[in-house]
Amino acid sequence: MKRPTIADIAREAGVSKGAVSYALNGQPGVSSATRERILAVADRLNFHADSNARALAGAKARVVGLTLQRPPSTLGIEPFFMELISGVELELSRQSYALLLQMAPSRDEELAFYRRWFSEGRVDGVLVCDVRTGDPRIAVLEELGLPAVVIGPPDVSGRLPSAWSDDAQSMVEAVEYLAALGHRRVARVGGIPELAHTAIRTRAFTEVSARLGLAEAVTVPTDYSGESGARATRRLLTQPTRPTAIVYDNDVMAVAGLTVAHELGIAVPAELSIIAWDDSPICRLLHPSLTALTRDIGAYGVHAARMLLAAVAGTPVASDHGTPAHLTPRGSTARLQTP
Amino acid sequence: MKRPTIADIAREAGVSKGAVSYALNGQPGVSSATRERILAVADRLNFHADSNARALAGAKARVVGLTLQRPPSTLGIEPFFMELISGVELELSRQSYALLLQMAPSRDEELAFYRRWFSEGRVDGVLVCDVRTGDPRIAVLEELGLPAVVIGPPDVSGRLPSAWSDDAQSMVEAVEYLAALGHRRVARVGGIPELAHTAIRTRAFTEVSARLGLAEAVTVPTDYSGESGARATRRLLTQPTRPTAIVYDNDVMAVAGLTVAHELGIAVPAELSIIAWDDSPICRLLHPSLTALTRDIGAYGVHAARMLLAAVAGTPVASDHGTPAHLTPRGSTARLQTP
DNA sequence: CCTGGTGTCTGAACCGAGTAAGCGGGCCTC
DNA sequence: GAGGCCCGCTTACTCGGTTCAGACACCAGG
Repeated sequence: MKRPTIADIAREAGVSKGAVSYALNGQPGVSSATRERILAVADRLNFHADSNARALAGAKARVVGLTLQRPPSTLGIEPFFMELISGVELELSRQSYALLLQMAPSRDEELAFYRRWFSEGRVDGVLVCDVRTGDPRIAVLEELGLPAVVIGPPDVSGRLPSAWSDDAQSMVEAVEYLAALGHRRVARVGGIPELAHTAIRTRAFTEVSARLGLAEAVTVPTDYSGESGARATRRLLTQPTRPTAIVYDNDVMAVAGLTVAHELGIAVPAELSIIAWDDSPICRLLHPSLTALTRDIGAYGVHAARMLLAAVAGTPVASDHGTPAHLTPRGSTARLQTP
Repeated sequence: MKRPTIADIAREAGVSKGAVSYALNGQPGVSSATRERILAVADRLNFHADSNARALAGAKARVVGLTLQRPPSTLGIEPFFMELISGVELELSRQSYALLLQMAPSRDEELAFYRRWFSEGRVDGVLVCDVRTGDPRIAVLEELGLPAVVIGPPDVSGRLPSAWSDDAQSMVEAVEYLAALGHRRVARVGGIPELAHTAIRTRAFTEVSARLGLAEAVTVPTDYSGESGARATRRLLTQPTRPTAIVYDNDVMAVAGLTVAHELGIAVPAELSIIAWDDSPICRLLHPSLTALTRDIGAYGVHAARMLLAAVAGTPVASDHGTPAHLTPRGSTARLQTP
C-alpha cells in the first residue's frame, strides 16, 4: 500500500507543493478557497505527513521521550509509573504527540539515551523522573538545550521547570494524624534514599516528629521493593520497643508490611497503624484497607506533558506545584490502645 | 549545541559524504584504512546519524510501536504489561531500536494509531496485545503490510506471527492439581471474555473439569479489575454450595479474592484454595502467599521483540510457543478438609 | 497612467542521510 | 604495451516535507 505525499495532493488539487504545506499547517499564503480544496483532497486520500520528512525539514518530530531507571521487578508492581504514563499520554495524544519510552538498566545508560535521542533528532523534548540531588542529567540536558521537564521536586531541577507537589506538607499531615490518634513511636519505611523526593520526605518526617515530641522517628531506607519493605518492617517490629505506627513510602511496601505484621501476630490497626504513600486499588482491596496518602498521579502526568509541550513550542514555563497528596483514612489506622 | 552531520565528518576526514555513509553502515566501497579513519572521527565527534534523515532516505526508522487498550486503573496495578515492556525493551535496546508506547482509550482509536503510525512513517513495525477473536487490527495490519507480531494465541493472529504459550496446558495443570488435592467444586474468575486467550482458558477449564468429573465448573467473567474480581468472588462464595477452590485470571483479582474470603470468614487455604494466574511479587508477599501460575513474562517480551525485528528485516518468522506457565504451589492451596 | 502595496501562488533551495552511477588509477592478462 | 577489470572514492540525485524569494494579478492612490 503506497502512502500519499504532499506532491500527490498538489497534483490532485492543481497547486504546488508549497501551497499544500501552507494549507495543511494553517499558515497564511493560500486563499481560504484553495485551502479548503487542499484539505478536502488530503482528507480524501487520508493523508498524514511523514514525520521524518517533517522533522528533517526543521519542524517538530512530535515525539517526547521518557526514561525509567528502576529495576523491572519494582517497576512492575508499582502502579505509579503506569498511571503517570497514562496521564502523560492523555495530554500528548491531545496534541498529536507520541511517547518514546525507554527503560534504562543504569544511570549512565539513561544519560546515554538522552544524548543519543538528542543527536539522532528523535525527540523534541524529554521528561525526567526519579531525580537525585546533583543529578547529572539536569546539567546535560541544560547543556544540550533539549527542552525538558522534571517530574520531581523543583529544588534539584536546576533551570529546568518541574512538576511536583509539596511532599513535606503531606508528610506533616500524615504524622500529625498519627500523633492525634495518640501514637508516640512512629517509624517510616522510606524509599530509595538518593532520590530527591525521598530526602524531602525524610527531612519532613524528622522535623515534624521532633516538633510533636515523638520518640526517635527512625526512617529505614529501602529500594522500594516489597521484599525490602518486608525486611525493614520485620526489623522495626522485632525491636524491644517497637513502633505503633509506620509510614511507608509506597503501596507495595505497605502491603508487605501488613503481611509481616500479620505473620508476627501484631494486629492492624489495634496494635499497629499503617499508612501507605500513594494510594492504589490494592490499598482498597486489602483487609484491613490501607490508609493512604492519595494524589492524582495521572494529573501530574498531564501537567508535566503540557509544560513540556509548551517548552518545546518555545514558551517559557515556570515550575508548578500541584495539589499535594492528602490523607485518605481507612481501616489500617486507629487510635492507639493504651494497655 | 550543534549536532554533527556526516558532512562534518566528511570534511574532517577529508573524504566525501558518500564514503562516510558507506563506512558507517559497514558497506563495501571504502578501504579498511579510510573506514577506520572515518569511524575514528565519527567517534570523536560523538556522531549519531539523524534518525529522521535516515528513515526518510529509505532506511529503517529503528522504532517499533506498541499500543495498550485497557483502562489505566487496571493497567496500573497489573504488573504484566510493565514486565512485558521491560522484556521488549531489553531486546530492542540490544538492537538499537526504540519503543513508541501509546495508550488508546478505545479500540477504534487503537486502530487509528496503527494507521497513523504507518502513514507517518513513524514505526518499522508494531506489537499487538490483547487480541480478540476476529480482531480488526489483524486485517488492517496485513493490508497495510506493516510488519507486526501478535503477543497472544496464534489461532487469532491470521497470517501474522504470534508469540505466546499454551494457556490450555497450564489451565489443565492447575485444575488437575486442585482435583488431586480433593477439590470437586472448582470455580474460575476469568478475565475479559472477549480476549482470545481468555476464551482459550475458559474452554480448557470447562473441558478439564468435565474430564475429571468436577461439578459445574463455572467461569465468572470480569474486566480484570480488583473490584470486579472481589464482586465475582463474593457472588461465588455466598452461593448455597460454594466452591472450595477458585482460579483467578490475574493476580490483582486473586488478591481481591483472598480479601473477600477473609471478610466472609472463610479460611484460606483450609476452606478455600486460591490460584492466581501470573505470578508477581505481591503473590509472594501476602499471607497466605498465593499459589500461582508462573511464567517469564519478560521472556515473552524479549521473544516478541526479536521476532518483530526479524520481520522488519524481512526474514520470514514463524509463530513461537514459549514454555507455558507452570504451577508454583504456595500457601493458598491445600488438601480439602473433609468435614 | 504609473506606482506601490497586498494577497496568492510557484519554483527552488534545503534539511541529513542513503545510494546508483561514474570515473580515475593500479594491476593483471594476453 | 594495450585492453579489461576491479577497487576506492566522488558526484549527483533521491526521500517528503518546510520555507523563502520572487512572479503575477489585482486594487487603490496620486
